[in-house]
Amino acid sequence: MALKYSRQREAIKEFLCTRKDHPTADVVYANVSRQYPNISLGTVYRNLTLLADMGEIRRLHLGDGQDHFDADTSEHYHFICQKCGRVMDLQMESIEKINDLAGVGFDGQIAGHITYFYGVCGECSTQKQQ
Amino acid sequence: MALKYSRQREAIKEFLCTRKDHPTADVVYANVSRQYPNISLGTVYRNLTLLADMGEIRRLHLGDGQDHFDADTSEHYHFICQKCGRVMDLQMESIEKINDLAGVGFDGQIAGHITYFYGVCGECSTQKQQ
DNA sequence: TTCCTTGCAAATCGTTTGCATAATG
DNA sequence: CATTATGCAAACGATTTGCAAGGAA
Repeated sequence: MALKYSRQREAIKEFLCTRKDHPTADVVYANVSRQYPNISLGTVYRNLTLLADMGEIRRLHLGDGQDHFDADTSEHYHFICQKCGRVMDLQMESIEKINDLAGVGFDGQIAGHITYFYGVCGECSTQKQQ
Repeated sequence: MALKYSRQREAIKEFLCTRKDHPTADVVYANVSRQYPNISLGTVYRNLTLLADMGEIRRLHLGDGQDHFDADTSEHYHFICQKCGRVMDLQMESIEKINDLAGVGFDGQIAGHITYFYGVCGECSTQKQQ
């Protein structure tokens, strides 16, 4: 169960840190493949899962069928553009208090929430529709 | 493109209306199978998708790998118990205003949000741990 | 040398789809 | 009769896993 160093895991983590667009596993694979042409998709998945379990990265279930990964583990929210599919970070004040609102009259413990916002991003909304 | 009646679709919708625990497709299948032993899983999926597209039911992506379905299409929030996996409704005041908070300083249009809460449900938290 | 990690391929799991047949309008 | 819906099985896409070989401690 002790963790051993692996250059592949290192490269995956490093790649994720360079990106703020929350790539999917296959995007990670495509990019890390340039540095390690023999790396396998299985290894990418294994390490993404490992890193997420260790809390070094965050795994996002956005409901689009693929998981997205984010090297930024600080508390923040995401926005998904319904036109281009882009996933972007939001800088917004904390909405932690919605946990309390959810707890009112609820017979159980609210530990947290998952929230993401959707709509049309700035770039897409200034585009002429084709 | 015109919709024709189907007893299977009717049964699926009716079954969903009797449940407030947000069943998955295979649970729907297992139950409707009792009434229509020959119904196929494909038909269940097709009709769940159809009903969701028509807005008669709601499809929930909760990040647990399976989609859940809810006949209650009114605006409300869900709670997922991290111990037993149960999905329950929350009666809480609207938190629509988080859309505005998200929009502050954001260069795009926030159309809405998806939020669900997690924690330990009342039943699980009063249970002695095994 | 121990045991974690890899690459590869096969397996899983949830969901979708093609097709010939059955049911609806 | 025209067309939609069904059952069945095969296809799919994302992710996981078994295994023998490679690499780190």
